[in-house]
Amino acid sequence: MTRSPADHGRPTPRSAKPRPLTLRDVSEASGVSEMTVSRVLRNRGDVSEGTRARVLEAARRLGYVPNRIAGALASQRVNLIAVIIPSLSNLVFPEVLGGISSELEGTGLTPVVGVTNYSPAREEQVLYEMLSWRPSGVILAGLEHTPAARAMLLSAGIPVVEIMDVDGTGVDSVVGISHRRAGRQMAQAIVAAGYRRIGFLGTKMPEDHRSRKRLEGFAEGLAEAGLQLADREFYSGGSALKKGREMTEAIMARSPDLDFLYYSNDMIGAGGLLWCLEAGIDVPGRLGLAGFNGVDLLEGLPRRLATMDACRAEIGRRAARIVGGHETGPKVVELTPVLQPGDTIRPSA
Amino acid sequence: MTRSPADHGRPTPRSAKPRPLTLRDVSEASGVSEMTVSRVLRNRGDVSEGTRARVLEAARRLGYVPNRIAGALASQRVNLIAVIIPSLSNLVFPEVLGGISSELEGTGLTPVVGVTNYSPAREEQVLYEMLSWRPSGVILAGLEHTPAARAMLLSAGIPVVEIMDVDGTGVDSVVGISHRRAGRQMAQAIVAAGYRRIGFLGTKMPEDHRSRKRLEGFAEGLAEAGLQLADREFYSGGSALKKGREMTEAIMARSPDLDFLYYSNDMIGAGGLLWCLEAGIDVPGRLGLAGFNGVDLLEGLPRRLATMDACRAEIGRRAARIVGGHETGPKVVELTPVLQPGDTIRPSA
DNA sequence: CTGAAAGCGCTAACAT
DNA sequence: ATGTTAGCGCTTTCAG
Repeated sequence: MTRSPADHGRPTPRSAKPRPLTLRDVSEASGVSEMTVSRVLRNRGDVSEGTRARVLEAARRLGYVPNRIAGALASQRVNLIAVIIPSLSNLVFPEVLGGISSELEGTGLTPVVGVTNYSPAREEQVLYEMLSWRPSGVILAGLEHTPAARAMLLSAGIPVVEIMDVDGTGVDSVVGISHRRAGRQMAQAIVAAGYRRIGFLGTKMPEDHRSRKRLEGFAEGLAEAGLQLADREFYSGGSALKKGREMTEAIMARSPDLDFLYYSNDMIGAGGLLWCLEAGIDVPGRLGLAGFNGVDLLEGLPRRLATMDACRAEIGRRAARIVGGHETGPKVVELTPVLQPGDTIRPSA
Repeated sequence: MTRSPADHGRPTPRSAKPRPLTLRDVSEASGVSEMTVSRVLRNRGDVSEGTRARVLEAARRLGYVPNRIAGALASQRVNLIAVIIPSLSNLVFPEVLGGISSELEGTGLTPVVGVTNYSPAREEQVLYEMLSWRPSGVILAGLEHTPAARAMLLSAGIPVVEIMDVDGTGVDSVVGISHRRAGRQMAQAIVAAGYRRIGFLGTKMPEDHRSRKRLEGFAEGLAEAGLQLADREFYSGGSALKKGREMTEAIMARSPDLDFLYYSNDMIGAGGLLWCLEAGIDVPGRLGLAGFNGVDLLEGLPRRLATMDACRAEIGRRAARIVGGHETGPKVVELTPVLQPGDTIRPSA
């Protein structure tokens, strides 16, 4: 690429942009046909040690990086798994990703991540983008999607695994937990421990269906015992730990007779716990607390917050196994979260 | 695709795998040539309103999703930016990603993320994978790479932006802060506040060069005042908050006369802070504390840990701007982290 | 404003 | 064990 006179005023070009190398270059440099070079580079078919060595040497020397775009087009095969999640700052999703990656390791499949920020429209858009690269599978969070997104998933002709949640109807395979059941189970444990005036603190995100389902299940669990939520408080945005403090202070100021607070996630629960301890509130005697997720962070708190493990890494692993084509089992895999009472629920009466 | 007799024994196929639709299908359905359909779908060139409408209608009705693999091969253009980072569970990197995404929004470029787990070999491998998709730019963390990785970056013929760290020599553009300077600055602030017996607590990760550089700068800063580190403690893996507690307890048991603890990140610093408060230690009178990063989490703690903002989102935004081809400025952009004294350094004497 | 032809860089399928 | 041929589905280029 020669520089035109117009180039004069411009800053130095980022780099001389040489035409990227092709198989042909390696072929010429090694004196082996393109086809055989291709075979060597992909470890496919029988190639004699001699030619293999010559080809690899030439490829290395030239710094050849194969063009997968061409390869994928020719072979009609793409080693990519689209993974679509609501957020990366939630800590939960990186853990799921970890599970997916570890399981995909060595299968030749590579996860590619897209983030929706809990917006269904954005999810649709991200899905469209990713499908346009013709991945060999899709893993996405939740069962709620726009009609167009569902349609795309149905007609994509590839394995689809919806994760995190089993309360609803999936497109293809589903791996997750029942958040409704988790909420109910927590309610039962709380009631069994003798708490009666119970408040809920959570996010104000209409699109966080899992949090919503937990709350619904929780309310059902209370209803079974003839109880109902005594008060509730919602937030959005900001430092979750700080919000947890503020909300806890607010709800306790408004309803001082509450004897239990159920948080929609561990982070705000941790904030609430810190506030209670500072305020000199007897936890779990005077006031019980519980969160959800079972995040690592909890281990470092002054007291262990009661929580429920969401099986994050395991969900990722199972989903990866299914999308990779192994695992011929049922279409719906329901994992069972375990209640971790910690130190913030008093022992059952 | 008809089912062969061999299909009998297999579980129901995941889905009837229809040949994905092509431009030709849309062309036939709309009675418009492939070429014009292509133009409509890409908003390129002039197309009459009538044909445009007919094409869009047909595409929508069929559920056509373009094949970017073919498109990219034909146009020699890929709208992808490779982003390579060490970890997703660090909280720091999702924030950088946020900056990158927000800046790329609307430019037609899409970030694609690869994770190295702080392994140079893995980084090389991920880079190779990503370059094989011929992205139009690369953003990657740090200045330290394997020789092969450097070579690939140099010959890729695309913009390369190395982020987070400016202490060293980059391949192309660099956006970050000087961790060495950050460490030194913190040391100076601590010394100015009158602390003299200073300990360091950090990760045991040989490949975390930024943490290492901070420590080096910190030691230099102390040396300028005729001081040196009185003790140090390292960890790896596990819940950072908990590790912070444990390490703090350990180092204070071993060196009870320490009057300041410098942590390599806020998370372990927060753990240390919680431990100190519980242990009834006067912070910052008897013992001062400081971390690094300026994470959101700190806002919810009982006391605000002293820290230094690492300019994470800004780094992401600047890097994205450069890799996108805007910003013709200098090759190295050094951002300036700001010391946030919080409540854990006593006022300077 | 619309269409026809050529080919992007690679691999499947078939020779040899 | 190695080479040849014919596309993959799209976009570029040039012609109407």
